[in-house]
Amino acid sequence: MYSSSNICLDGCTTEHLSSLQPDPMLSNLDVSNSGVCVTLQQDSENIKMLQESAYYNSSGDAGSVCSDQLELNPSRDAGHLSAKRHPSPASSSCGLHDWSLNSGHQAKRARVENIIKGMTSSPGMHCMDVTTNQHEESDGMQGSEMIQELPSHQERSGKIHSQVTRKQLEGQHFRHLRASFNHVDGVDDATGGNNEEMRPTWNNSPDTSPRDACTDSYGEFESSSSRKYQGWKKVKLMNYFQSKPERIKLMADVLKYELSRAVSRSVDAIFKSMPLLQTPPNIEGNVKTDMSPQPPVCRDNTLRLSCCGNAEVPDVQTEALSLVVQKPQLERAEKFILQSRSRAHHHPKPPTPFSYDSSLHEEELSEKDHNTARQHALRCFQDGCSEVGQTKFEMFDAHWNSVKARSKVNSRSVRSPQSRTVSVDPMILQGLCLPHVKIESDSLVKNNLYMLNEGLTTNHLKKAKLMFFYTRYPSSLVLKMCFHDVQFTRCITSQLIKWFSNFREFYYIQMEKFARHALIDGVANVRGLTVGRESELFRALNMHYNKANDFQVPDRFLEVAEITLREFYIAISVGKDRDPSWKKAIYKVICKLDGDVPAEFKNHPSG
DNA sequence: TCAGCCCCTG
DNA sequence: CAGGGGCTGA
Repeated sequence: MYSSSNICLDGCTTEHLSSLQPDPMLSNLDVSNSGVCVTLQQDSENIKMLQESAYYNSSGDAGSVCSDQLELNPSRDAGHLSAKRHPSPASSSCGLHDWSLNSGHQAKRARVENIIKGMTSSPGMHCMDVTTNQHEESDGMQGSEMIQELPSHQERSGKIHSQVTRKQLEGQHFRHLRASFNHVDGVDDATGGNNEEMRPTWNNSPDTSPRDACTDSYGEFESSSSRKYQGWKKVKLMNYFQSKPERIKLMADVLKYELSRAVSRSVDAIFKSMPLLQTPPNIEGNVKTDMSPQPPVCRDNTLRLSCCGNAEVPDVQTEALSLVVQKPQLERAEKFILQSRSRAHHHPKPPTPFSYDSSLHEEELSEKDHNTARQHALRCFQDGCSEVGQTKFEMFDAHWNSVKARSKVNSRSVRSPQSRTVSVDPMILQGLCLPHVKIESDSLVKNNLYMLNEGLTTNHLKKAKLMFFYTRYPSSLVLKMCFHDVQFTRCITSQLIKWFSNFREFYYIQMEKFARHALIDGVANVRGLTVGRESELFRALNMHYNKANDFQVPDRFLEVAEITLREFYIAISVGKDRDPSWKKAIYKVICKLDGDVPAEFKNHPSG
């Protein structure tokens, strides 16, 4: 819900929040630098929203402001420069009405505006275009927030690094980033409150902040806070960044490298966490070590990261997420789990009849979005998202890979070994039928969830469809026999039953449709109604249940279809369809026509 | 009471 | 295809 603010305010300290306070100076901001200051023009509502979200977020852990959020959206609600702002509990705790501090913020803001502008004009800063759909109302404010947030760190880093020469700075970029990456977990751990002291530890160390790394380059310009030099500094800073695109590029390269490493580690961690790929005693240990950041951190991270990359993701994220009610938390958590399996067992798809044509496409799309989002996250980091460190990138990656997994509906052409040994992942179960169950981040739970994460896949669905050619009303026993590779729970059973219910629905709809067509077409005799393999009705059914047409539909099904069609025809022709429950009689007839499912369905796993 | 089913909706 | 509401029979 506050994912947007989780991103943009990530790391926004209470001090930064205080900068949201009424600031008459805002209206006097130098707007001569085209389009920079407009982001500061917010309506009071946006400000309020952001304050609130900042408040909620800051109570969790502090993160960094992501430049992603600094959308330079020039036209939003201009004319609200002097918008009134409502103090929030958080902001009040950090000197909300400290006007002198505000002046300082205003001055800093003005400086950073130019910095940001310089950065946006450099290649690879596309994240400046980030606009999240759900945050459009406040992203302008986020930009402002960004602008306000940066200077304080900038100031620190400037002081810290003012003695470092430029050459050293250049050389230290990589080291800084690396150190900060390695430091991030600790940062997350340490940030749980609103206090400045609880902020990421890079505040205390000049060498552990990516932001520092990003800002120390111009930290030398920050040695003086005197506003009379602001104009000069603005120009100089802009020139600095604009004349040093190679620095940006360097940072980008470094970050790319680090991101790759983070991804690799993430994969390793996932593998380690897979219960069946390791000896039992190691499971929990590995999980605790690699997979279970503190619950709140974990949740926040995923949220934040998804927000970071949210701009170009909505297509995926807004995709119909069936069975999941609490999208933000549950879905992501599920994805994270799914992703682990997805990665670990992402076998190349054999030309199995059980594969869906659309799967690859979806995967490619997701991959695209993923890459784009990752780039955004990367740039966000580059822009100073210091807290978006390794862990978060892992989560981010996990999130996105799990989006892929999700988009494939757990489809795996080849079932992984553990699929038979264990049951349904409670994550899936939660997705299936327990959407309101809160997911615990406890590693053991997670692990168990993972272990059980072998629910129904697209291959199961495919198999069920083929089974429909034999039985329209399979009993639970038959289902259990045919899906013996799934641990049956009430949810799984219900799911399978629901599938067959849906199959029947489609089946009967087709029957009714064709029966009515036959009547309209003037078919006088029910004997004239036949269902052959060339018939349109059969093609429609076959397309639905046997899309790949790689399954030899039994003749018996044709017979049943023909009987059904005739039943509908007769019922409609005699006007039984006026009775609301006229189909029930037909259902009763068809129900008795079920045949045995071939042994192959019972012997082979669904995958 | 609950599983199972149908129907409707998205 | 899923979710949910309503109905029904055990």
